[in-house]
Amino acid sequence: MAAVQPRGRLSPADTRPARGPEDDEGLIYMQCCGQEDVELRDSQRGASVYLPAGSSEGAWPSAAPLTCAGSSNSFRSPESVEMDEIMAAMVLTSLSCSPRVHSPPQKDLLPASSSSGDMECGGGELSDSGSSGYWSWDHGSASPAPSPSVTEMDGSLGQPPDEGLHMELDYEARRYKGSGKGAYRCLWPSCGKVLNSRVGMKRHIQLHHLGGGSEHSQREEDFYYAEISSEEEPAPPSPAPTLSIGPWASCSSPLGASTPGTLASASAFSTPLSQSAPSSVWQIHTEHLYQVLASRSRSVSVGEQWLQRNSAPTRSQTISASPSRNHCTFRKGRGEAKKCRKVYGVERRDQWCTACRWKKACQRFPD
DNA sequence: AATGCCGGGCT
DNA sequence: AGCCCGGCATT
Repeated sequence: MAAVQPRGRLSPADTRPARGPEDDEGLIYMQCCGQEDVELRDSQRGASVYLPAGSSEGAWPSAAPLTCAGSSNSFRSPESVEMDEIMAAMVLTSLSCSPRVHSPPQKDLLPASSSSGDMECGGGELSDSGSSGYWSWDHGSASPAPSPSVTEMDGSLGQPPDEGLHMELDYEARRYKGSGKGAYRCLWPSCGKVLNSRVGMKRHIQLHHLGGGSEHSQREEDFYYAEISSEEEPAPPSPAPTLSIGPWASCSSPLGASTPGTLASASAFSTPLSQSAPSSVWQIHTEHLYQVLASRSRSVSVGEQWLQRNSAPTRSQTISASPSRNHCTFRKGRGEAKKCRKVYGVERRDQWCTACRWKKACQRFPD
């Protein structure tokens, strides 16, 4: 799958091209997305932009003023330094406004391990390291090009390009703020206990709800609590910040068949909460909600909304070319997510989600 | 064969 | 509503 995930890596070779002092005025190097050799070569300052050969048209905005300021200069005149500072500020500014937090997959950028799970809004890691721009690139194989002169931004997206990022940043900020504040609420039905320590909450869930502390529940309790902040919880129905609703949106059946499965699994098994919390919250909510919706017709459950919100654009976009499915009686194919049955095994059926136990569509690891 | 889950039945 | 399972589709 071409869901390339370029991490904004600046390899030393890229950042420090072995050039002479004439670089000062002549060349500005643009590092982005592991692009092999994106180079701004202007005989007059700031003139033309050389995009990498073979870059698909439209994938890159035409004039991308992204430069890694100071990346190529060793010796500079004071004016040059000042200029670079200005440019650095501009770069930072534009990066922080980069609309490309979620862009269509770039063409062959890095052969690097592409985990499309990172496309999910909460899943991308937010590096707070000093390397500005790391996060934004990481977030979505993004061309970091934030040019104000870009004429054709994400026209496909119906919203102003900045908006997505702002919402996302807002979300992240809230998340991290929440974690800083450290309030955790147990989501176990009819429990709702609130603790201010994550460890304590884990222990609570283990002891009270998971019945002891075997190793497996180590991960599982993540499903059963959520970070909360003093503010009220964000209203779930807000439109997906990063992901467009795929062609399936018109259908009430969650045909997304996208990768939140991997996502869910990843969040459940790879790493701690900070990543898994939001999706887990949704999952656990849907799971419990299932009991309410169980014997109704499956119209649009919260889980399905979750699914639609989180279905990875890469997949849904590639699939979108498939023949239109107007009627929703299409039976969902098997997702690639591990379901409770696989995860826990038949012998631990009591740990399955309710839906799985009832041989219904799994709510803990939705496709 | 194993898995996922729809449809439907039972309590 | 909660629970279970036959049976089918998919892998």
